[in-house]
Amino acid sequence: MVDLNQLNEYQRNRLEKAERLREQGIDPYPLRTQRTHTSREAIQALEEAPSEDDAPRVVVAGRLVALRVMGKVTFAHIEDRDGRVQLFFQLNTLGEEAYTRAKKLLDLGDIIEAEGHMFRTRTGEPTVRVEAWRMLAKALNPPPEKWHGLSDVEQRYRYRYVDLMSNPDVRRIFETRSRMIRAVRRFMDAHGFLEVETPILQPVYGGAEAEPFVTHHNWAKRDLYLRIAPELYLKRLLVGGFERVYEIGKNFRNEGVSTKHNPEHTAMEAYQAYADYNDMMNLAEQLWYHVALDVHGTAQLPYGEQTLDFTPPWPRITLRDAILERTGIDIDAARTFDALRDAIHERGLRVDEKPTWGKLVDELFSEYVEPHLIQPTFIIDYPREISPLAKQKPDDPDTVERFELFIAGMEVANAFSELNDPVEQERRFEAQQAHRAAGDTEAHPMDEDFVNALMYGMPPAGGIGFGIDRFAMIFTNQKSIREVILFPTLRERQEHHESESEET
RNA sequence: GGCCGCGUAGCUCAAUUGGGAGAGCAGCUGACUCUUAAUCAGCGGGUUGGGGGUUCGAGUCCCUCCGCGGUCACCA
Repeated sequence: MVDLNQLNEYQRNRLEKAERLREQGIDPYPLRTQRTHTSREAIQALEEAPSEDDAPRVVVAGRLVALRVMGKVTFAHIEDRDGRVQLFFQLNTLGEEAYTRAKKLLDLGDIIEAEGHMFRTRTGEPTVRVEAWRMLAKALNPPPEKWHGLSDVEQRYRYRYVDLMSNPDVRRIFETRSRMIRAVRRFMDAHGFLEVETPILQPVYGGAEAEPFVTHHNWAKRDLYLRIAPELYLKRLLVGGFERVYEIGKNFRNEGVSTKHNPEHTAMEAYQAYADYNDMMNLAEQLWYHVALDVHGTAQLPYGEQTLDFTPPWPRITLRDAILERTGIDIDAARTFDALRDAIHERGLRVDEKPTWGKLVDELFSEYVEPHLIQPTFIIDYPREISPLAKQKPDDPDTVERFELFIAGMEVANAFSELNDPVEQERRFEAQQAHRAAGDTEAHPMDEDFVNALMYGMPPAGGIGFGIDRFAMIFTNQKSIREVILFPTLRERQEHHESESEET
């Protein structure tokens, strides 16, 4: 509800102008327009015209982004999806009424339509000589400053629509993100993968280590979880007989925010029957190599000070070797929690205390190896106890066939040879329950139905999940995940009057 | 959640050791028939994020709350 008393000077002025249009019998928000050309098409039509005398007649529409009133002639620019085109309003051409209406009632930010023949101004700029114009949507809020745009980061995220209208670079980021996702789909479709959709509302969450959001289903009178991963449903589809499936969608993890984390993030997960984690590495290399070529026309992408090279093959280093190289600690020679902790202390390394050997390995890796993994690198073979859904290596049951992909110091994919032994899977779930009982709130819950599915037989398979937002960061050279999410999670802004003395 | 920083007009930003809240853009009025960050003349516009305190006096110092950014913890 618009409270007329709360409007500021700008809003009152503009509302007043809308009312004056109505008084003249003109709807400031008409139902439709008959645009014939975008800005680029209008300019192109002029360039293709055999002579100025044959200049095309066009109807263009867009947001008024520049306005220069010079007495009996007025220049303006409108912006549409293709760019900008100049409009030329002239008293002699438009007549007193239409010209004055433009001069008095147009404001920056208004959406308008203009009709006329194209011509070139004295400076050679292709321009619409306006013979008729119409308001399509009167803007009541003024746009940001014309030269600097909107730069306050909070306002850019909170009022993304203003950010998008005033900062073309921001629009370009999201166009690139969209092209990237389309390229991913093309690649997967071309390789025989079926795109599917699985539940976001889940009675039992799983497929990752994270705390879920809880919601409530009134009809069923029960709580449901927002998924933290689609993994267990996608593997049920392998049981059902689909051999190659993938899903692109949101996961929800009840965590804090950072430059690399948003509580809802977009993932792409893919599962391939009769494949293993080596096939998934090949898939990852080919996928992103082709997406890079598709989106940017090159496999070399600038990222900060670095240039990331997506040309396959990418290095494949065992977790053990990676840690050994960076810290001098051989985790194979320190297979117990105490032995590993002692080795860490001996070398004077600083890592946070963790409850188990596996978590300690993970911590050691995150602290000393991960930040150095700039070029695309596969880290392979992880501890079984932190990988409850991956299959053991035949010669080493404490290690599983799992890899994570790192680019620019970020984890961007997680994959394994999928565990398909129902009895072993149940044991892994039970071990997770022990972790949960010991206070690990991110331990994987028991999923009896998933075990039941495996009991029908799931083909040996490779599976992989990609962090799409992080790839979007890489593809658009952004340091914060919020720059590649249209509406990142923010706190709700409180009205000051309400909660003055309630805070304690 | 911890630590550091920031919050001033619609937007972009100033304001000396604590001393009369300012500029540009935008807006309003007027001039101007080829401008393009148009130009020129004049005018208006503020809960300095909210609340409290110290002081003769607070945008500035202190406390507290809110929001945002960075960083740490966790993760794709």
